[in-house]
Amino acid sequence: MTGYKTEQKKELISFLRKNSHRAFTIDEMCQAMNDDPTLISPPGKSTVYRLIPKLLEDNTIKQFSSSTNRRVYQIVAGEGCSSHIHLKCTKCGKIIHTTAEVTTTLCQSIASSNDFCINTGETVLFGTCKDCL
Amino acid sequence: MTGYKTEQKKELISFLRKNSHRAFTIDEMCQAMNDDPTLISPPGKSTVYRLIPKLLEDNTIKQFSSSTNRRVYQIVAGEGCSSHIHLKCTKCGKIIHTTAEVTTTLCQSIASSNDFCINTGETVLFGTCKDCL
DNA sequence: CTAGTTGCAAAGAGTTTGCATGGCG
DNA sequence: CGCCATGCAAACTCTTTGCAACTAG
Repeated sequence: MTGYKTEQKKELISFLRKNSHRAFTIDEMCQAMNDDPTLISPPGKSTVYRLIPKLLEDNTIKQFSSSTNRRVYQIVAGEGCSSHIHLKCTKCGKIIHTTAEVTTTLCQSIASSNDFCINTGETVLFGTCKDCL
Repeated sequence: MTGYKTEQKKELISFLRKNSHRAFTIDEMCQAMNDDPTLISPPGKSTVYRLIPKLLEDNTIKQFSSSTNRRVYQIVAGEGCSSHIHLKCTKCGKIIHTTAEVTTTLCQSIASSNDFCINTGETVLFGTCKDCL
């Protein structure tokens, strides 16, 4: 249990999934995992630094800027949902996955008016969710 | 001419406006301005670091991440255009300002399907423009 | 004179990397 | 055995801050 290869990656993703409502700096992730007694071998900081780029690349997580201009990361992938736009509530941090129909409508209307092809994987819309309104 | 108060802020904005097609790191801005013989007193790095947060706050510029995960900044405001969504082409770096109608349509369709109110000022959609397609 | 801007250099954060260790196939 | 993941600590880069000089009003 004390060091299965790739165990740390699973723990990181598991941690982010459990806390999918908010975004963390890398320091915060490491501290939180260290403070969690249920984790046998929490990943070290450099491991997290090495994992983040991979998770960003395959769109498992997204990167934002905190109010103090720190880089924070939040999980956005879960199910097998491949192509959709994310809505992020700037008040509570919740991330909503748009439905396919809306995405399609949006892409079409933007595309026709601006000759622009949206990459849904990269896109996040900021705003306020219904709970915070 | 050698140090009118607030002169450096004007030069920074002027520089970004002249190069509005691409995004720069803070270092790149400083170097480029230093290398420009037409500038009498280019701003120092710490001045730029102090100006950036203000420009971000009033939505004059937007912050992105470069492919190497460096913070880069690009001007997005120009005219008196207040509320609209930006489209950023990930190939050429061009930033397109959507028309009001599209923005309205988009906000409505997202709002009705997801109970979500989009903050147009903060939002950037990533994709590919017609020239790069 | 007062309030606000600027540059420099030092301090403080955040990020990357080399090296040694250990697991898995 | 070879390859890759990992942790530690050192190296490095990026960002913020204190201070003194200076400008506009």
